[in-house]
Amino acid sequence: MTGAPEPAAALLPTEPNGVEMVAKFFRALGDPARLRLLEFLLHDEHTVTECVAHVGLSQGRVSTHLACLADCGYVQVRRQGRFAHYTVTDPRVADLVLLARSLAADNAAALAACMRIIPTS
Amino acid sequence: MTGAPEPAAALLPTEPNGVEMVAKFFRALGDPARLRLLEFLLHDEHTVTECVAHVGLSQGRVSTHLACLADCGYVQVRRQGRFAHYTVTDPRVADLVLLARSLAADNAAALAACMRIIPTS
DNA sequence: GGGACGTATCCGCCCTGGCGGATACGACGA
DNA sequence: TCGTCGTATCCGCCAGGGCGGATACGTCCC
Repeated sequence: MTGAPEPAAALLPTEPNGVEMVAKFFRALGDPARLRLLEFLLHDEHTVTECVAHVGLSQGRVSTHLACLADCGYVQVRRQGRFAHYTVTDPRVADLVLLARSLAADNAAALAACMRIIPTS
Repeated sequence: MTGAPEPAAALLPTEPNGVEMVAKFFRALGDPARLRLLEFLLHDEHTVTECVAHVGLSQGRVSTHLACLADCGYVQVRRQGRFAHYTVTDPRVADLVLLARSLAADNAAALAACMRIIPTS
């Protein structure tokens, strides 16, 4: 497959390599906890502790989830003293979620019946 | 579904329950193989065998992935004799992928560095 | 009718990654 | 300066789920 000297590509997400990056990107939203957090931050800015209260997970877990969302570019952090405020700033994130909701809603039945990807909890 | 009154709610993915459904929906695209298949079918209609040739996986695996994508409403099947032709018909699917690519591209560096979700091998 | 072909499903194997609890690290307030 | 609070990271534990290979099922050609 790699017979060529590999020019300067491998950066464009359209590239074969990009597929794996985009998949990783989607996977970040493939977890109920992270998605719940993202939607929570979609409305307002919140600290880690507030997020812990919102979803019912351990502080450590929530912190990791938030860091993950930040790494993927879904949310931004604003450090203030010993607090960390997370928010969604890119409007495209909301678009993505809305579009997904729209599609998911139209296939709710089949989606719920799909056993090939874990029976929703 | 259950014959109950079922007002008008329970359909909106905004509901707490909806979150898990949407997460499941996203998770379907969180696998490189499935995402590659989806993008392949985004352009044209293809049979399972053609898909097997495109991604390098076993026939059984590809068949399962396609069934999964179909269950989630991303692709449709057209049975013709002993062949199964898969395609993407809903234009929103392309929108979703493009939007994700756009966001992923803008965070390529951070995304690639994110170790909290598997280093895309 | 029999064999070849195209799909779908099943079955272990094994690694990804989510979870809680413990712990480390700063930043405040007394 | 010390104790407390808010975050981040580390560590086993365990189940979700992707993989290939075998196998079952249905269709088409000879």
